Amino acid sequence: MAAQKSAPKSEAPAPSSTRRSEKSRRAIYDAALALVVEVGYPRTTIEGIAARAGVGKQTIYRWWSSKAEVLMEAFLDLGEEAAKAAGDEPYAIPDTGDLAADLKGVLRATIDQMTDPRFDAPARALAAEGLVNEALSREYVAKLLEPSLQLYVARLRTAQEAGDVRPDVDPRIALELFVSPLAQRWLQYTGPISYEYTDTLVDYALHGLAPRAR
Amino acid sequence: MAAQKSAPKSEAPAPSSTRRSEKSRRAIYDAALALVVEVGYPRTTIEGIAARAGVGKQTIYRWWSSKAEVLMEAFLDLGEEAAKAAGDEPYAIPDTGDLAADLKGVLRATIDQMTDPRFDAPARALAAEGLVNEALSREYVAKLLEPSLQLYVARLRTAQEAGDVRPDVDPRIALELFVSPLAQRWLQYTGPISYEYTDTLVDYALHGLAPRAR
Amino acid sequence: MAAQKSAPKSEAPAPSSTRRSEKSRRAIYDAALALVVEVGYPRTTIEGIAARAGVGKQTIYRWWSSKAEVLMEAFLDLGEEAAKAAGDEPYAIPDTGDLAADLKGVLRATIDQMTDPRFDAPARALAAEGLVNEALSREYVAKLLEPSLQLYVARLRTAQEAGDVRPDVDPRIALELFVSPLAQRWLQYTGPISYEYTDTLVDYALHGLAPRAR
Amino acid sequence: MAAQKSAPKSEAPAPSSTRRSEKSRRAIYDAALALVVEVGYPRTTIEGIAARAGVGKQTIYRWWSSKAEVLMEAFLDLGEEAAKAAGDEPYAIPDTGDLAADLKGVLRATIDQMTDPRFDAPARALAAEGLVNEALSREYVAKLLEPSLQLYVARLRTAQEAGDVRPDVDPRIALELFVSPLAQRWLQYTGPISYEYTDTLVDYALHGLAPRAR
DNA sequence: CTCTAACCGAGACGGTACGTCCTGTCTTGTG
DNA sequence: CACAAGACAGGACGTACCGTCTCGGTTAGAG
Repeated sequence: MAAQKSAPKSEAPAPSSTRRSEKSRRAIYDAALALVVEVGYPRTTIEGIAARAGVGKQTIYRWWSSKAEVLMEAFLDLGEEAAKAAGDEPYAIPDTGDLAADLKGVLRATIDQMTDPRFDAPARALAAEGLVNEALSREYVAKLLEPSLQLYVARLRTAQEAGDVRPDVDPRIALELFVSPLAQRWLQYTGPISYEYTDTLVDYALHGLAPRAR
Repeated sequence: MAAQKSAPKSEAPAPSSTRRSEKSRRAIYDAALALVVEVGYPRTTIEGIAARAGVGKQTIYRWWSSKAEVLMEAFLDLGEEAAKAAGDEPYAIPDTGDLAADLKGVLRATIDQMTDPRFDAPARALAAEGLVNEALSREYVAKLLEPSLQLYVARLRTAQEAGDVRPDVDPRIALELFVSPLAQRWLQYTGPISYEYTDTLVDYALHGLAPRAR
Repeated sequence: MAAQKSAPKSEAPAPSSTRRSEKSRRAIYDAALALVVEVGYPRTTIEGIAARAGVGKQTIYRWWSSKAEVLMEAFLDLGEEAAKAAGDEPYAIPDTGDLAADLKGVLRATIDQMTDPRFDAPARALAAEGLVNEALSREYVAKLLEPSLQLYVARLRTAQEAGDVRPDVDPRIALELFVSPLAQRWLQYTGPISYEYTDTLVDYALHGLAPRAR
Repeated sequence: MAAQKSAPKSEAPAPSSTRRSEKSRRAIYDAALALVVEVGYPRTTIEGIAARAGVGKQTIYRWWSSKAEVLMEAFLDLGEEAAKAAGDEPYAIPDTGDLAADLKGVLRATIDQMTDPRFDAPARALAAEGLVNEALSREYVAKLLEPSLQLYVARLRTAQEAGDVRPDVDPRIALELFVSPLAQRWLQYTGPISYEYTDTLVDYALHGLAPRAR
């Protein structure tokens, strides 16, 4: 027999197939998200997901390598579904010409999202797993976090062109001044979260802590 | 209203005793910290800690309620020991009169600490557990994080008195402008960490993103 | 009252399955019997059986509810295997026409068996457990003891037909006159066991303690 | 090195002392007996006895080597107390001249005793432990069983003198013909126990199974 | 329009760790 | 110095999941 049968083979998770059951995939996503919300991430088990989804354990292990992977895909899928439902539009930060107001508005919307357990529970779970699993974290950042942050980058660049932000400022760093504090308060319970708080962050970030020169 | 005498205190872990074995406690701390560094938090088990410490499992369960609690106390103790060894002094941020330089210095030292696996591994583990366990997180924040942050508060207040920070700025929020971004990059691998990066954070925070008025 | 169709049967052990591993079952039997012989019943643990059999603990708990149950089935199986090997025949007490001789012969063989640790150890263990666990004891009696005793019943009935035993005697009680004393000496160490002793029992039982009328 | 300090020393259980607390000893007996009746022998633990007796565990370990030893002494003590209360008399089998009647009466009384859980539970427990622990069993037999059996020996000897039992019969063996069957039915649940049953045993034993010669 | 390989639900399997219970030893303070 | 109290190292308990492995039964898509 000549050359080896099939070339690519890739040791990646998927045995690749068109015969994959769409119904099972959806049931697994739903079960995983529901369990994380209902019983919490540590008590969410692969066996539990399989049972709730009415699926064999092997069907999970065939397509994913860990419960974190399952949850990640389920959460990504959730986001896509939500975007599809919302009509796809708000894939950008509004630009009314008033940078401060635009940023405050987006941050307020972010707070609202953090309050919804359907978002909060899986997002925290993935973040928690990521703290201790760098590979997963990088996937999380690349697929979920960074795309959102790039919206801020875009808006800040526009602001630079408009002269509202100093041209020497690196937007990718700049956005962290107001995004990271909110993220930390949210994830680590380091302080209360409110519209007033995020408004203040934007003001401090834009105008600085030091007094303006006379 | 008269002052209440003494709070009933925590109901939980300690059966209270002077007969507690100091030797075992230390062995447990050492084992827990070593295991987290060597095999990672998820593979650190109570059974493993007990075995490594040469201790019965019950001795752990008698005094703590979870591996996270053990690690928390071990990590706190580690900090105290380190402080004791260091001679207790550097419990404040230096004040050379140059606020920017002082902050940059402390942040650089923080980066160095984040690089040390003996600090990084348990700190991440506790943060990860906290993401998903609010009570633990609040303890973590109260005992470990907030005290450190208060050092920044103190330094910023001094700066306000010196006229280097606007008087209407809330220092507790202000410090987040440069501390939270670093924390997020560290914990979530959202970007590279370097002295240059933290220096930039301080500059942006102090002077703001917006151009200075003429 | 009409006859009920079929009893609901035992509710307990088996999740019922054809997928059960025959290899594991045998390994568990072997391990249980070996451990009881080697280290004694109280020091035989389910954990030990599992380890020795190269089996997960759950595989034992899935099919049995206690180490006594395991040992019971292992011991029953041992008997069946032995019977299979022996060619099935000696499922009856010999009938040479001489009742006394036949009984003495069987009792001597019983003594030999009691001397073999492979029989003695598990049999004692089951008896001991049964003393304190009526349900188990009844199972032990029904499956192991009573079938053996019925062989005596059969032989005594034949003897009654031959006129060697009074017709008004209840064979089920009669057999106890010589079987129970041996059992008690064996199990409780209440006296020495010898061929002479069992011969004497048979003689006393057949002819009585009282002097024969002239 | 001079001569060893104290001579006798005996590795036996008791450190020997007059300072021993009588109150504790009684409380331990009471607790042990009560627990065996209430929760059964296997669930009776030394810790449980100590707690119920209001006694430190060490006080038990100081004077006994196992829960079986404790129970043995407690049970012996129970017998002595009962005898003391009953006025000490019935330390012999009655002799009315009618051997059969006397034996039947004693066996009926024995049945009554076996029915009382305060006797049944500890007696079974000790028997069970003895099956698997020869040393304990020998102690049990020597201190509890054999003394009772010797009463039968005495009565049978009297009967031999009176011509009611053949002179060549060994009374120690003879008594087993009716005592052991009852014991086995009691301990192993091999059959129902009734006055009629024991009466039958006595008749069979005295007159034999074989037909009387013509 | 079969045939057959992959996926599917189900769940037994060898394992690991859990958190609890008890053992027998030890230590601490009281009477 | 016996005692109550109870911490300690150790080890078994019975349970819950892990990730792997059959076992039929569907269910395509290649022949």
